[in-house]
Amino acid sequence: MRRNPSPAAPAQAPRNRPGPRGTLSRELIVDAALRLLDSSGPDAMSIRGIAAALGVAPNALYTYFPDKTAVLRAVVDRLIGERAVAALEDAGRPWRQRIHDLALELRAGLLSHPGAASLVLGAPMDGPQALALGERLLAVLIDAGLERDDAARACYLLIVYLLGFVALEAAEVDPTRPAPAEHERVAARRAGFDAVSAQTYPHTAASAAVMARYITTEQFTWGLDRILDGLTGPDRTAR
Amino acid sequence: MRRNPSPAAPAQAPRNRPGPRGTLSRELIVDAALRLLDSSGPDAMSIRGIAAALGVAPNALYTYFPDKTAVLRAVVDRLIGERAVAALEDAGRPWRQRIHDLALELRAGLLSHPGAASLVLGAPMDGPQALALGERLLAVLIDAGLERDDAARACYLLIVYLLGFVALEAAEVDPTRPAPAEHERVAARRAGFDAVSAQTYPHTAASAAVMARYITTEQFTWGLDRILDGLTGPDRTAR
DNA sequence: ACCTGAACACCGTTCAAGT
DNA sequence: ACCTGAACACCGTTCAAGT
Repeated sequence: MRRNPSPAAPAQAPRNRPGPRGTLSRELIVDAALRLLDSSGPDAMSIRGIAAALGVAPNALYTYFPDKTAVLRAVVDRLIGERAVAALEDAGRPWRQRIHDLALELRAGLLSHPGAASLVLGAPMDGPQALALGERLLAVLIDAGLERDDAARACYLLIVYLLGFVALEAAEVDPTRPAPAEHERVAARRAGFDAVSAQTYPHTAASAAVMARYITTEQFTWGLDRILDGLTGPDRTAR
Repeated sequence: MRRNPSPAAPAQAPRNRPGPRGTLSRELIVDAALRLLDSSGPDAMSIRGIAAALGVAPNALYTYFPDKTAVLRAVVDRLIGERAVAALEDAGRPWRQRIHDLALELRAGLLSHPGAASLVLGAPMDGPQALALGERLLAVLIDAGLERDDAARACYLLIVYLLGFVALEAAEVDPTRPAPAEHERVAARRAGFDAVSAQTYPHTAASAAVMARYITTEQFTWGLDRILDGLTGPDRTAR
């Protein structure tokens, strides 16, 4: 432990975060958790591990979070807000494209932390970043001409699809090691589907080539387009 | 180290099992895990907990499963196969209705084990029951007139939606206690959305009533119908 | 092959205490 | 209010050994 540089006396600002030994904050804790997640996988994101990374006793975290699930939920909310929201801002472009951009950006952001993808569906989407995402997506859908109630329902439909897709996709990668290229993951899946019995699962065997490509951008956007078609009818605004 | 003397009574008599001391099997282990899950939540589904419930040493399970994640994956596959598949069999009915039945049945089955819902998206859908489900869903979609490749893509789209929806829905219930009625869960959500600031989230605040109902059968089937519309055009095949 | 006892290297959380 | 040391009640997994 080094000596305290004693920052210029706050004197009047008690609303800041000047704890007696203000070395910690919710932000710092989430930062450390995320670093641990990326370097060593979700199991490393333990209270004790985070505390050790911060050079602090494990129970110090309980000043900022009531329990471990609260830490995890803060990590998830950070992940949701990390990208994605900016993609919706460019209001000059067609709404379909804005939703595509959002979806692709959010997927890329979540897949860059594959260890956390299963956490995203494990807690309600009620963090501040999740709310902000919903708000903006809702605005785009209303822009697109949907009635308010339908827009709200469509918003959830899209979120469920997007997060569900990413969770299932991320379940296939080892969060501990650098992500393999798409074609490698597809090849691994292909080998798996080629091994299923054509007798007991004839349709599955016949579609092995397509199923191997379930975890691709192609499948992701195909599904997204079918959903958008279902919401507004086949694409009449572009293409 | 002291331990709690638990009066757990291992009451089972599978005498017909092969093996020198055939008191155990993969099936029995999954059974015990599921009982523990329902009675005490996902955290109770530990190797040591399952072993104790079976009246066996913890490491005995490693004869049947290589590690804990393998046990969890077997539990998930059991859950997927537990219901759902029968619903697709009645080939006399319109395909839309058969898919509806499947979806509702699968959702009901998974929600009856809320503690496991987040596990379902956490591992690839490659168990035998998952394969069987995919095979039959694929058959229905081909029946519906979709071309083979589109049917395979649609199959995944539907699975992702269905599992994603259930996972997010189940994240809102405490797996330890009996599930509250739908209107109670909606009321709790309603209170949450009423608390969001109408200044910072105007659309969200305006749609609070709809968003409170995200976790209902109504929203689930609405989303399902929009997806089916996107796959085949608005319902013209209801015959 | 199947199962046990013992041990290793961890967990989350609580409590009392110090500042 | 913020943080620590120590402890409690757990974990998953491995190893050597017994049957």
